Amino acid sequence: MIKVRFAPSPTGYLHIGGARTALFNWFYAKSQKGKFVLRIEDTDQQRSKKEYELEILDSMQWLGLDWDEIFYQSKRFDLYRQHAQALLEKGIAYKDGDAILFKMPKRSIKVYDVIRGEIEFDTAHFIALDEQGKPRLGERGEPVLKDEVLIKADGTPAYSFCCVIDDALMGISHVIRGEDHISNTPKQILMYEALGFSAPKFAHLPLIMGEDGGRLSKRTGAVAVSDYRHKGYLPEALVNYLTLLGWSPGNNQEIFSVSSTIKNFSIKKINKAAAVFSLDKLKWINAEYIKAKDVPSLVELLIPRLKENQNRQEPLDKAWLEKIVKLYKKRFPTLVDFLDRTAFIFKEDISIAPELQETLQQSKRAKEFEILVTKLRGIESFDAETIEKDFREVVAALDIKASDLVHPIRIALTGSAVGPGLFETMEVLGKKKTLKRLSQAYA
RNA sequence: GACCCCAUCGUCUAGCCUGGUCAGGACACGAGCUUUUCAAGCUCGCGACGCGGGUUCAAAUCCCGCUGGGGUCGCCA
Repeated sequence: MIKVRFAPSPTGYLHIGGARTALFNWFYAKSQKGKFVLRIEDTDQQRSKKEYELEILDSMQWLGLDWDEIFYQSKRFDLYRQHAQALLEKGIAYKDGDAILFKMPKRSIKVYDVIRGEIEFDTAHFIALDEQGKPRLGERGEPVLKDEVLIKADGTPAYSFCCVIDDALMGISHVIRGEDHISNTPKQILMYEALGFSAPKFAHLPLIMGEDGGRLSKRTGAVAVSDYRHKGYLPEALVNYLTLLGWSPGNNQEIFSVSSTIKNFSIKKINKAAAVFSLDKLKWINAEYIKAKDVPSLVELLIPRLKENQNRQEPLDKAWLEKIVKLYKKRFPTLVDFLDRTAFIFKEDISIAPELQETLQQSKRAKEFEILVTKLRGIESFDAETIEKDFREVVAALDIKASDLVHPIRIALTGSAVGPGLFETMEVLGKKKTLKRLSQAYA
């Protein structure tokens, strides 16, 4: 049976790169009807934090990545020590103070990588360095091979060793991980052999890079999955984008569901080259998902954010919110953008940027605004249709173009020169705020 | 520096395995249409096989070299 694992270390938040590794493992498990194991690599007791672990689990759940089993390496220390002891007894490992080291044999190792094919290493290049970074020479003047730490001097097991034992004992069939682990692979294969385990298949994923071409980092933008969550990206959009970064269904399709990816997924189709993370494309995909989502669901997604933003506890009128969302649906790439663009509706008073204020004042429509206010005040049912009818009447009576009034009004009402249709905007803004802002425009 | 990986539009990619389609799509960008503005939508445009050698009737595709980029060289994971 196919069994894969994602093995994050709880020393930081779930990273975009880690999320994609998890995602590809998960897709492979699902596509092969196999199992997906989550293994928390918390052997470093100093750096591992419970809050990070919870955040990682939370982000995985948010992305929809469910696991069949979960393990904690911190609970398996005895197991690692037993195996180290066995290696000691077999003479393959040796003690160095309180630490146990694996004696590195001098030989070549072939790694078959499912994505890259055969990779050959020679441990003759795994040379120990001295404090100055120079090769350490043995008695006969030749470089000393670097032995691998199994158990550290403080008694805790080292990463490579735990990883090998766990993958073997948990029955992991495929190790799918980042390309940064390629050079760990030969050492681990040596350990599988020493322990008498058969090695799993390996697949090394290309790395994700920042827009500057370097490693994805905070400098280039948000790196934590939770950052994207807070910024109002939808999990399905992030999953879609991350999948597209290094994998493609091959039919020119860019927007695809999780279920179709599961159906078409294949490790062999994963790209070899590193990919640059593009926020523009993520935004576009997110906008596509928002446009495809039904209005009531979007409202449900938006309500907690609106409450938090407005600091209000009373229930919001859903029918009203649906009208607003409908109006803005094609105009907000993220949920936060929605909040920004519609803030003028929820706020009691708005501030107008100096340059727009100037535009407004220069249009000199005080008299027309007053006439319109009088006209609109008489409307009983303040809906777009009625507003437009009355507005057209006023414009006709004044013998001016509709646009002469539309533009200054939009600025006065919304604080912005751009936005959806004016009459719909007035309807969702409501009669009270509309009349108030129109009256105060030239005050 | 040593070892390893990689290389198609600015970016993500299809095509490469099994040589022969004007090298296809998407984001971004530019132009137009539509429109009270913006967005959305539609149409059009810009734009790539890193370089050099082979192999072949024919190379993005196979081979070699170079260059460039990335990764690893922790008692971190």
